[in-house]
Amino acid sequence: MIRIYNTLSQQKETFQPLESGKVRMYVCGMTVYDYCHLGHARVLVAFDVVTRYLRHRGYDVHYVRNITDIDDKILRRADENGEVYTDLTDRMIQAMHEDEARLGVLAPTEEPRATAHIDNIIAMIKVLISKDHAYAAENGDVYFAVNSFEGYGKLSKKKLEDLLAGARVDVEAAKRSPADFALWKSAKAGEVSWPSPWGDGRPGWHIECSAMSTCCLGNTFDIHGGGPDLMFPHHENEIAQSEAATGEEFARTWMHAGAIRVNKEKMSKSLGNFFTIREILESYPAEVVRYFLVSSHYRSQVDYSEDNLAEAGRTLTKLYHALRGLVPSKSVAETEHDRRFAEAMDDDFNTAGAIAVLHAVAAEINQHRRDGSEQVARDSAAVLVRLGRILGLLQQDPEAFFQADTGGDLSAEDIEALIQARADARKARDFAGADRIRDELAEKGIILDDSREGTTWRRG
RNA sequence: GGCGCGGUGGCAGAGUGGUUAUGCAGCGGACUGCAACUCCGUGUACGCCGGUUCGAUUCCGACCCGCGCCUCCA
Repeated sequence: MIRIYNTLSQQKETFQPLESGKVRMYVCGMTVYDYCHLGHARVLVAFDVVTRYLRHRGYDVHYVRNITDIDDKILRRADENGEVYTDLTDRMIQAMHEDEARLGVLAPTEEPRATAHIDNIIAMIKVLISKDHAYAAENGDVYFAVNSFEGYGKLSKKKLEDLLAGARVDVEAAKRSPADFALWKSAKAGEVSWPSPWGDGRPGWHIECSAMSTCCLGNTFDIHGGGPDLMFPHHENEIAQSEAATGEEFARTWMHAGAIRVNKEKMSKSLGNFFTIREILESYPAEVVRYFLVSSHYRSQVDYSEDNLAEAGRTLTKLYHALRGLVPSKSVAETEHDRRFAEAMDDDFNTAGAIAVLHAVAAEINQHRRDGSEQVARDSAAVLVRLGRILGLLQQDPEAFFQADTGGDLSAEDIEALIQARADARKARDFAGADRIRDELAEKGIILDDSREGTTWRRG
């Protein structure tokens, strides 16, 4: 029995998909005008883990994550760059796919693009107008009439009058109410546009998600996810549009990831303190970044700092050490560890609790190896790799993890040669000479591990 | 101002009405030529004040502090 925290009800609920054995999930993806940052990585990894676990539990997961490839920010950026906006979006989409792959994020089942769904968007707007939930204004824009939808605010727990009192909403003369939002934006001369019954223009931000999600998954689906700052207004507006248009319940469970902070300050575009994924991957192995993200609960706020990443690196290194030089058994029956792992994950995807199980398995492997029970250790190793896969961790060959080229000035061959020289010195009981070589390597970030079978090395 | 979330040992981070989270770091020991790795051992942790209870870090209430959203942002 899986329990998931639902933002709508503000509590954990037993997960019961609409159709037995199937899960339909939609997650708001990227607006592709810039490289993905750590906040995107968090959402990507969080829902990747959700997908992997649900599949592990036997569900057929239909995971849809959209790409917003038309929007004001995209047009502005393309204009600044002096390029056609599709060149910008093509480039950013490719970069996003590279970043995802490096972080071990599996591709979603479907990745619809807004520009490929203009017809659906227009159709939905037509329905909304016909049901008096939307109106075409004199300036050529079409707005959603917030007052026409009774449940407005049910996700973010906001009251319409409070929103209006806030008065930070754009005062746009053409709107009937300041809280109304654009479904269709009329194009200014020379802007990219699509023809519509209300004149040439482009879709508003929120409507594309309503159109794409219901198109790919049906009027009602199981899970809708996204970043923490999308809850309002984006998700609130999606609910209003979709339920007003279809007259049916939209997403049943709403999941929101926690925010990323940088040195105790919120990471955001406006503060300018954001790190792109590729920037971070210059300093840390991708799997370490993933481990860092997965080591705390997806809903909690995490603080990105050098100390925290370094600690994640040390911890992951320890897990890989347990696997080093060991060939996992082919197939191993379910163990108590699997049961405890599932127990943690069943409880709203408690990855921190699940990782504690990984450490227990690693300790068991090390104990068996010490006892010389190689076969039992191999069985445990199989369990560790099996559980790690559900979190998207520990799937590399340990040596590949330890020796990944991080741009140091020593090649693997150089290192092997020095290790041989040190072995010779040790054999001749020239320990001072041997230690000199080890120190020299240590200065370049190479750590040696001696064992009965010989010496292995890693980049530390 | 409105709405929401949170305060756990040196740090990171789960969880629970009464017996171990886990990891990193530290300390002691084993192993080692010495280290590293690993193993064994090691820490009167639950913001403050009341209440409920035989018993609360865990439930309830007040308070203090931090954070997020309310505007484009994952």
